[in-house]
Amino acid sequence: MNISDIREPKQQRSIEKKKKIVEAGFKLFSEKGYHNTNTAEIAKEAGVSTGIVYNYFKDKKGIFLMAVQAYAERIIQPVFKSISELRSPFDLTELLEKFIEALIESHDLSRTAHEEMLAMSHTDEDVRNYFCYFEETTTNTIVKLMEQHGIKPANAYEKVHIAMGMIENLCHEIVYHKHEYMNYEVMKKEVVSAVVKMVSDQH
Amino acid sequence: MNISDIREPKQQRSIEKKKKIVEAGFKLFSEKGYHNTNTAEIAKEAGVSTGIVYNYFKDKKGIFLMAVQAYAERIIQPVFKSISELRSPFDLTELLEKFIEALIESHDLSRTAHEEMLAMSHTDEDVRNYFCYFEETTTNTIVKLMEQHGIKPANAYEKVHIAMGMIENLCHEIVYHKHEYMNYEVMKKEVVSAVVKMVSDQH
Amino acid sequence: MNISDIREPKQQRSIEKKKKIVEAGFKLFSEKGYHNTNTAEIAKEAGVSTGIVYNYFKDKKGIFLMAVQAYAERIIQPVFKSISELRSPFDLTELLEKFIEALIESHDLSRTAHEEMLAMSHTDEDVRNYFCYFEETTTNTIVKLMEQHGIKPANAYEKVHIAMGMIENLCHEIVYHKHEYMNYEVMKKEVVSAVVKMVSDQH
Amino acid sequence: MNISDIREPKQQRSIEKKKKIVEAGFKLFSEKGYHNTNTAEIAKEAGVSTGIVYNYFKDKKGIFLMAVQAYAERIIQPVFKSISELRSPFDLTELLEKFIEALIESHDLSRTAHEEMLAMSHTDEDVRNYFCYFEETTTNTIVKLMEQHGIKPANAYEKVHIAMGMIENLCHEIVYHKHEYMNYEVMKKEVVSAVVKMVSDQH
DNA sequence: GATGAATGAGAATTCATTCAT
DNA sequence: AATGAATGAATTCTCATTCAT
Repeated sequence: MNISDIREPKQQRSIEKKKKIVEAGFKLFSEKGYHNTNTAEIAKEAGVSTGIVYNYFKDKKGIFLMAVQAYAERIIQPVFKSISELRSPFDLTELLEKFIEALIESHDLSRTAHEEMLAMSHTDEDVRNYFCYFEETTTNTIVKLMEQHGIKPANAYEKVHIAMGMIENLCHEIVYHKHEYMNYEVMKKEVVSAVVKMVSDQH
Repeated sequence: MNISDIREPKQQRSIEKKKKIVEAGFKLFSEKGYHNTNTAEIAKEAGVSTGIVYNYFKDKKGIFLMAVQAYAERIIQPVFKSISELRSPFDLTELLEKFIEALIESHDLSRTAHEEMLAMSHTDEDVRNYFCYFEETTTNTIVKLMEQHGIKPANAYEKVHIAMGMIENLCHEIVYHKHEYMNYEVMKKEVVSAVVKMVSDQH
Repeated sequence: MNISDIREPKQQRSIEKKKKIVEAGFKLFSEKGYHNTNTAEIAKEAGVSTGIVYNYFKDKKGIFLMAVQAYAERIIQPVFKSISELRSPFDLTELLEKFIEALIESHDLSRTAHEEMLAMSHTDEDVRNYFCYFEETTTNTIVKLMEQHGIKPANAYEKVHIAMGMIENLCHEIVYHKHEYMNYEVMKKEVVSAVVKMVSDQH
Repeated sequence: MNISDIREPKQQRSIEKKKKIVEAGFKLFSEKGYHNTNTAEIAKEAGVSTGIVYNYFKDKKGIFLMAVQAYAERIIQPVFKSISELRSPFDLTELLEKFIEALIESHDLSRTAHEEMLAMSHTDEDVRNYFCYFEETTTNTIVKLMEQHGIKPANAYEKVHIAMGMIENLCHEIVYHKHEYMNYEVMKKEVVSAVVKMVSDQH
């Protein structure tokens, strides 16, 4: 299945109904997980009949995919916005710290949802493809924003990708893992420091 | 459920039967995923009856948990072994490169299995706990091995944890993602370089 | 349901719309079978809305019934026409052979449609009734045409009915069954011969 | 699907359970038709759980196929038996008349079942294949029995096949159609006469 | 007359787990 | 300890028909 297969309703009312279904799906997937949520429940939560769901979505996973998109965009938009509003010169360390704070907050808002999406990204091709696409877009955007502020490291794409992975890991660690012996403030400092070094390195 | 709930058979024949079930489960989970494998299939693959499975395991997930453990140990033992055989002084960069090569190979051998486990680690508490425990053990072991070779950075646990995350991300990226615009050799070099810098940094 | 329940539109535009629906239905039933065709598809194929279908037809089966009628008439009209154009004296054997050829061709044109209709004639009373009615009409017409050419066997109705059944079976056999050990040329000859004998027999 | 795919239970209890399911299916298909009978009902009627049905049958159609076989054999065995008990010389006309009587009786016993099967034979490949196979077997058996009594017409297979078709049509006509203007006694006589002529004809 | 979104009952099938043997 | 037949709840998706617009 391709994301573009999902029908795009043209009428305003339909658009809203579709949105309602996605929201209902997101809510339930977040609360109980994908496999423990059935379409009837989603329909009920959305206040529609079970049948109509399949007018808007190819199948249950279609709802999930839309929810993933909506979620990902909701998370990333503020980040982009705040970066694009930066005025040079700025302190990279400080920026990264703010960035991490923002991400942690987002994760905190919908832990289970995020976990479910990651889980699905490991087993479902469509979800994996979307995540892939999302990572690429994000990486590209960040590299461009960096250029605009005069930060042009060698191997920019690779470095940004690595840095994003580190930050994602860190947030994940802080929000979920609770390795008790780990000092999260220290970790954050180390991550920021490593990222700054990597990005600053012109080889 | 707790891992210790799983009954430990004392008889030799029983131990082997249990092992067979775990192996069968691992094979099928790897090939088809957790949700697409049913207990009857596992029993058949293991050459036992469906009923007996529940003498050895509390439920289907119990088999999965044991399979995860077996898998994780199979992956990590060679790594530990090779590190412990190191003779000082050694080249950290080279070591990390070998380490990464070995991990990529392991991932390659059982991609689906690994993916399934990660997926489950996001949704199932028992699996998450095991991963957590595994990470702690690994981190501790590595920190100790490092000390034995005279590498004693500040914030050792945090640094090792971050480094492990970076390496895991890298391997994952290389084995599965195939972001086409990414140069994996460059990425590898950057990761190794960042890790070396981080670990070498005495603050 | 009775065929006469189906509303007869008086307006020209309506008549054409109804015809279009029947044609769309016939096409799809032929291609995919009655049970695998849904009314939405029929409406779409006909270029009308799903709702309007129920202005013209009591239900889905109503469309099927009309399609059956249209089909039956399309098949039988050429046969009647060619018979009525006969000039006495004519060779009965030759006539039957031509007749059979024509029927085989018709069957070939819409195998699935024909099969679907037969299938429905076995389980649906309305369809059965229509087939019954159609058989009676055909029998009557043929008996009359025979009389006009001086062929007046005893038990004419029964004989014609039996002969029609034989010919129908033959065509069916040739078009669908493919019993491999059967020589269809021989079969055709035997059927013609049996029919000729039966009809010629004045008792 | 192939008939041989259906699992053959080895245990006596299993065989009986399978038989029960087939009988329940046959009963319900007969009463309400294939499409109006669901597996839950069949299971209930058979006194088993819905799940177990799928231990014995690949799917719902599997039950139907078994029922068709059981039915066909139940119908044809007495016919074969009575023919094989014949002592030459015998009166062909009389034999055919008895044969027809017997068939009509069989049809009468399970009209709906028979109709359902015919209907399915038109739309389902597996059912069609079974009918095809059944017809071949029957034709072969009859040709052989005829030979044993010294009846060896030219084109025996074709003639027998045609005759069987005529008789089947006749029975069908008598049992279901009720074309009111048709005299069934006359029809029967005509069919018997036509068959006798065809079979007696040595060309 | 016309639209097409909406309904919601319905149905086949699966499968973790149990239990009589 | 071992078997594997049996359970039956649970779930996704379909579709003839209706009805608000």
